[in-house]
Amino acid sequence: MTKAPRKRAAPRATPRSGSGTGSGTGTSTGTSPRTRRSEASRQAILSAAFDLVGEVGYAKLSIEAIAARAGVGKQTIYRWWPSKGAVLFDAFLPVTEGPDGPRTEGDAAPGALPDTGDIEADLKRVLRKTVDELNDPRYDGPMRALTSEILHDPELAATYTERLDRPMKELKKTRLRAAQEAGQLAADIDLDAAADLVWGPLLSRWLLRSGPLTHAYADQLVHTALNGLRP
Amino acid sequence: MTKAPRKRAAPRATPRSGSGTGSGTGTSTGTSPRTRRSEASRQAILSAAFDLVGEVGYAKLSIEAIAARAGVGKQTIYRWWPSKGAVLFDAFLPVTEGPDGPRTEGDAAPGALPDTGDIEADLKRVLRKTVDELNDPRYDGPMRALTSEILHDPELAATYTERLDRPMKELKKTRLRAAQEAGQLAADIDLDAAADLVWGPLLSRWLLRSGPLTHAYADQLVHTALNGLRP
Amino acid sequence: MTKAPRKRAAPRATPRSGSGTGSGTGTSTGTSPRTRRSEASRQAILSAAFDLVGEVGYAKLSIEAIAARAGVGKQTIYRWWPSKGAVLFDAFLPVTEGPDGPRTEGDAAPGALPDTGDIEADLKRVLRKTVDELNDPRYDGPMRALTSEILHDPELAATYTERLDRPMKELKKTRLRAAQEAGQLAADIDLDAAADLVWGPLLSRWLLRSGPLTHAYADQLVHTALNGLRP
Amino acid sequence: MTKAPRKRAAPRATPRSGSGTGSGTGTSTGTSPRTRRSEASRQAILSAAFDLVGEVGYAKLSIEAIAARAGVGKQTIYRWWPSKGAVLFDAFLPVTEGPDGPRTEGDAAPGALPDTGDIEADLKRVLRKTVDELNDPRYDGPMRALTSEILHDPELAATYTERLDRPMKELKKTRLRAAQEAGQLAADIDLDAAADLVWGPLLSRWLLRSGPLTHAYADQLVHTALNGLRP
DNA sequence: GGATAACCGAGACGGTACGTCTTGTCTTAGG
DNA sequence: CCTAAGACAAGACGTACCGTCTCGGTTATCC
Repeated sequence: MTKAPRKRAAPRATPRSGSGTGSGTGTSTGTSPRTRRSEASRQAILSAAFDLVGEVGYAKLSIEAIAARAGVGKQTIYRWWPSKGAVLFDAFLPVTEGPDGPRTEGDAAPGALPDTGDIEADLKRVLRKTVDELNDPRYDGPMRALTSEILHDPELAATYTERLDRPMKELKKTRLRAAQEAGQLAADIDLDAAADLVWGPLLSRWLLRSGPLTHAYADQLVHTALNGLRP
Repeated sequence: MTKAPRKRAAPRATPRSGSGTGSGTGTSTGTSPRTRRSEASRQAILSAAFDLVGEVGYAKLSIEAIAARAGVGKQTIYRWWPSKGAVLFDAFLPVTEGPDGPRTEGDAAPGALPDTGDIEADLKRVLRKTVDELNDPRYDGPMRALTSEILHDPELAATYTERLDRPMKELKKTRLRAAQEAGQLAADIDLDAAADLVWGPLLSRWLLRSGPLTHAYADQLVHTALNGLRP
Repeated sequence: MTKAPRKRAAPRATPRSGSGTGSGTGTSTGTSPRTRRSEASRQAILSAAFDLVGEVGYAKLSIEAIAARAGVGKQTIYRWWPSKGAVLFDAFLPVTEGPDGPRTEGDAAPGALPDTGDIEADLKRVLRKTVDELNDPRYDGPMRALTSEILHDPELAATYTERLDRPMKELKKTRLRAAQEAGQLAADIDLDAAADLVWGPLLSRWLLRSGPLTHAYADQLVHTALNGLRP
Repeated sequence: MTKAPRKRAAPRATPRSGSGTGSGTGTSTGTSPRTRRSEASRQAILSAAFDLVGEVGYAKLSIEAIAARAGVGKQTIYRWWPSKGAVLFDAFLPVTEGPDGPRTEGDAAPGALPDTGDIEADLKRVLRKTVDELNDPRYDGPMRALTSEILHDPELAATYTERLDRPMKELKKTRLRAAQEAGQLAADIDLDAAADLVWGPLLSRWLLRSGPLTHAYADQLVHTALNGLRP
């Protein structure tokens, strides 16, 4: 009868924060005691999860399969992650923000969106890139899996928003603010709404497959968003 | 031993048809008196599925539970629907287009969107209504469930697009076209992109919970979409 | 919901007894209404049942499979037979008593066991023949199937005893009686027990596979039974 | 809710061993103390199986019911036994050879058949006892169930022969040999055939219900077997 | 010769059980 | 005390059959 759910947000642990319980031994020999979590196992799990979700899809992804593929006991997964979605989420991090920074939804660097001074051109460039990524099965599968989990798990959604979506949006808003300051965008618009206006339709179309995701569509979207629907 | 997946697409009536088809929604074309499918069972299954998905969520929804709740053998479900998602889809039809026509995503009648002559006011009214619906747990739960299934099942996505999304979009485009002809919208804009521009951001925000869904947001969205981002 | 069991002994139907339900009309015109049972279906069912039990064994034999193989509706089976065992039983009759009389357990003709005047030789001959039959997969499978059913169904057991076992035993006793009258057997022995003594061990060994069924064993059995265990 | 029997029961076998082996009955070969099989579950399953087969009969006995009654997951049964018959077989062992030795088919002790010096009297006594047991519904049901399974499963039959039938037969032969040495039986008879001659007819009659199982019949059988059919 | 009634094939129905799979917890050994 | 391994209770999966219950569609007597 599946006892207590024991919810936890996507956990971190590992050396970087010393979050865990493991101070224990105390007889500090000069070397930090750190946690006893096995980084090798963690990596193996994350990588197995990421591979598997691409191979069999999210629905057929099982914790058992991840454990088996990673050569790890199931408990080692349950010990550190509260849900399949949380594992997946962590598995995606190296992909999206990886060792070399954020990488998804259309920018090339850990840093800012491109700024050539021409906001329309820049947005088109970024959206085209996003379109390409969303059309790439290598990203499409896992991303759908993550999105699916987010759909059902508000807590995970919050983490996602905080950890991935908000930083991304900040980058977008930074570029839009620059355009605004350059007089290319109206001074009174809300940048949040503006970013939504540009990326929202793309995301919807991708998720629901309500139409083809093409460069032409990206261009059209940018154009229409910039100029508005009025004459 | 659950062997091969045995995929099949299209057809109509008769057992094991494509995903969203089993119902026929009463559009009796005078067709052959085929099939002795029990309408009572069909209704019971659909209604049980709809209720349950609201109670326990999609992930915990089981065919067994639907069958039990509906007082029906499991086989009667498997006989007529290929997947949980297909059942759910049919279960939603009565809600969204029901006996008295489409009902979701912001219009009051089987018919058109409101047209007072003021496109901005009308769109705001419609989007506010949509916002209310998406905030209503009565719709939020099942809709997320369906969306989740659509996310992973391109075939179901196609059915959804065809049966629900496209008709809805036609209504939206009809209203926009009227506005266009009244000179309230630019003559050269693509109505598809226009509709996406207005509803896409709302949908994204709802799905990913990337921000609060309020009337204010609806108003802002409409305003920004109409006037564009440029000065 | 498995309603009422509605027990019936192995049915016969067809003109001879008018066993079925068909009396109905009651306006007896003097002429018997008879049944309208399809003899073709009956034969097809019996033959399908016999074939199938040999192919898949008794445990995996299903009424549905019989009906499908026979090209017959399930109801046609349920209408005329109360159980799988009953079908099987009828299916065996043509084999064992067939159009040309009883045939099992070691006699060559509808009639009597061989009588050359030498009871020991005759019994050995008959038992060797029985051994051959029991070793023949063509008989072994179906016979085990029938026996299994008899094991669990006292009513079927009674029918079996009455219809197959008793006639057979009469033949055996007839031969033994002849030997008794010829002075080859003691005058005071009970012929029933005598028949059991000879055939019982063979049957047990066959059913439980407690040892090899060979001609040598048959010979030994006859010899020991005739001479007894005492010095 | 089998809480905390954290006993360390003597280890047993490994998963999915041969049919009748799960018990091991302590014939430890010095092998590694492998497997952490739960002895409590094993006992609960065996006892539930034995009870249920007596209550509902073999045909209606289901693994699910056994699991439910035993408070055990189905997999725990499938993990350790290959078939319903194998479970039943193990369930019978405690009855027939139990903690205090073999007990079935007519002897009172783990040890030998009674030996008063009078072989006829002793055999009659033993057979009468067997008759009583076979007439006792407490044994009749389960035994028929086991026999039925043996009928169809040669492998189980082999196990049965090896584990139950052969030891029993040895006891019988031991008593017969004693009689032979005492000059009460002929020196040249085969003891195997002799044992078959005495017990075989009884077994046949019981299985096929071809006649009443009475003390008189037991006596008659012994008498006829001893003295033979000849004058 | 038309009515009528039982039989027939077909197969949907509410169910039970199957044997497999996965979940999340718990136990055992080893480092 | 973490780990790999894996047994365990629980229960859903999708399939196979059960025995019952309509459906139309033949027959095949009866009036």
